Amino acid sequence: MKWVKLMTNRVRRTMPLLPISIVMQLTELTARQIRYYEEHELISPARTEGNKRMFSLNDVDTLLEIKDYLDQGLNMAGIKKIYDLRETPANEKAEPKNLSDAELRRLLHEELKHQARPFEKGGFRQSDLSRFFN
Amino acid sequence: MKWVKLMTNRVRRTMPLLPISIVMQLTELTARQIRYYEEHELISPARTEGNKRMFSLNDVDTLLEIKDYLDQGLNMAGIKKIYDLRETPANEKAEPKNLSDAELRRLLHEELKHQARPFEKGGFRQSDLSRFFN
DNA sequence: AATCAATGTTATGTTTTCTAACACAAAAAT
DNA sequence: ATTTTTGTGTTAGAAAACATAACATTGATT
Repeated sequence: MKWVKLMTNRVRRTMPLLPISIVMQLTELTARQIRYYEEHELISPARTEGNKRMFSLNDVDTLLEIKDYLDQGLNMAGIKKIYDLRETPANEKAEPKNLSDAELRRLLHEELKHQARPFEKGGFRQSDLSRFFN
Repeated sequence: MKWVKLMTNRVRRTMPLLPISIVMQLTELTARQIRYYEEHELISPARTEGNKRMFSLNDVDTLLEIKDYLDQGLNMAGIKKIYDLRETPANEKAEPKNLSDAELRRLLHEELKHQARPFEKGGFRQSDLSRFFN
């Protein structure tokens, strides 16, 4: 029975449970947007035998984050980079082989340009489904 | 922000999120069975605008319980009664107007007949989704 | 033997989702 | 100042998922 407790956390958040319609409601994104983000490999929802997307709670969290980053002026490339870095094991983080310095500088510059933003919309930081699911 | 914390528990378990296909996997019931149980008012899944059933985590829990009760030899009426009693506020529980004594005795008798059962199948008590979703 | 309860199966229609293409406004690059 | 690129909207056509309803089957009850 140990595996139950052990897997519980991972399972419950990675299990593909939600159809796109529900994810749309949960995130207030359009299907078009969600598919576009998948196209850019920001998420990788599972597929049914019939090829319908099925999303996990993790996917929803990620989508909320993406929304947030976009609000902050990041673009696909920037967000992707963030997730790439985040997933990179800390030990080989010192070896960014396939990204030129120029590229990196360019991305950072881009982000900074948008740093100065109007005023906060809601004052209410959205970006984690845990508001609903503990 | 208080409502967030306060509603969290109810929301996360009553929110209609899952299509029937997923519920089938989660419960190992057929669509036919699930619809049959709904027909007998053991569950009341929400509906989309287009009339598709959408289930909550609570619904899934209930279905797992139903499965368990059926295994134990109860029938629809018995299970229904159990849920009716469960939902009845304790104060008016002393007033079971619309059920005749004969009816009640009959139900209990039925349950008892099946009390002596072969041997436990899995030795692993199924009947709460919390194994997966805490 | 006849009935009933729970489930399987099949037929037919509707809703949801898919991909792909074209459109478009705003931002970025030239 | 144009031209390109980005992110998203919209539409069309096809396929998958789901709905209801009817009839079939099987094991238990009467």
